[in-house]
Amino acid sequence: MVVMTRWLNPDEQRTWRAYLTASRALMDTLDRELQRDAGMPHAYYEILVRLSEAPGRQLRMSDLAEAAGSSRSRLSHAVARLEAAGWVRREDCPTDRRGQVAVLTDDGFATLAAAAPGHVEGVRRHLFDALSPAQIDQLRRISETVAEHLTRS
Amino acid sequence: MVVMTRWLNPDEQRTWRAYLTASRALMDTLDRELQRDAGMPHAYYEILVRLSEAPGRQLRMSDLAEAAGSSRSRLSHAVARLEAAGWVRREDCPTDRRGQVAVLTDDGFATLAAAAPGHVEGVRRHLFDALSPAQIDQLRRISETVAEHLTRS
DNA sequence: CCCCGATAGTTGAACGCTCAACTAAGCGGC
DNA sequence: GCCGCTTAGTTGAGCGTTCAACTATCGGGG
Repeated sequence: MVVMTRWLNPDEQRTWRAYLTASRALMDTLDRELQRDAGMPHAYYEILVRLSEAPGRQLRMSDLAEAAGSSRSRLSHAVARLEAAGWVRREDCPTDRRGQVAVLTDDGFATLAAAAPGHVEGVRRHLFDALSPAQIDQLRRISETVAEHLTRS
Repeated sequence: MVVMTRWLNPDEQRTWRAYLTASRALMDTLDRELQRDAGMPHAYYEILVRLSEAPGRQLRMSDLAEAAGSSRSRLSHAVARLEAAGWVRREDCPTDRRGQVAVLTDDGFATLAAAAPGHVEGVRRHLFDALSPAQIDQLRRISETVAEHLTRS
């Protein structure tokens, strides 16, 4: 039997297009600012943030990948770059000989601390300054719902 | 004078993280599905969609870049690929000798028509099925506001 | 104790995007 | 009619991501 496509109705269509436009423009802008001001793409910034928040400023590669919403491969390449920049150091995991631990260096922490104010300001200016408190709450609920939904399917 | 960073409050922090997680996971998923089922990334799909909706299924490169939310350079590279795949054809613009017109080929249209149902189904399953009608409306307003805000700054 | 499937992580190639530099052509003022 | 600024579009290098293939280790069942 032929399953009919459940096409988007006009409301959904408009929402989807607006979402695509906005999220692409937002991330492009933030990425460009971060690249210009801190010399790193947003994905790398996020890796440094997650490491900085972890106990001992270190995480197993897999946990870091999970935290940063990254594939293992992507993280592996990224950490290689961050290591070359002197911002991250790799160590053998003491409890699992397969494992590697990524450690944020002092240099990495300092770089992150220097980049953070500008980036946060960008997030505020480009996103939160445009939204009412109610909309911020709506966006949080929507995002949490979608994220939850995606991991379940 | 030192300008104090306007850090994110806990609500904003949570919203921002949820948004990052959800939008990354959503786009990654749709991109992977489209690559698997139609052999093209989402950015290329969108270019074909815009062309298919234009009168004569053709657009000036600049207009296409604008419509697809792409830089000129990105579009130039993308159209080169789409042309190699036989989905798009370049023609000289009759009214501006600097100009190029991207034309969707019949092959491109057929490919798009074959890819669309699966992709729309994905958008519905991964996004709209998780949201209430009210949330869809909220997401539209938020997205339109942010997009508007970004183009003004 | 030894398989064997699962898990941890890396690697290289192919591909897409960004950035800056470039060519070519339009256009306004003198 | 020509100069200079702007606009249209392309190009190549460098970087980040993806995908599949690979090595190494873990850990449970026989």
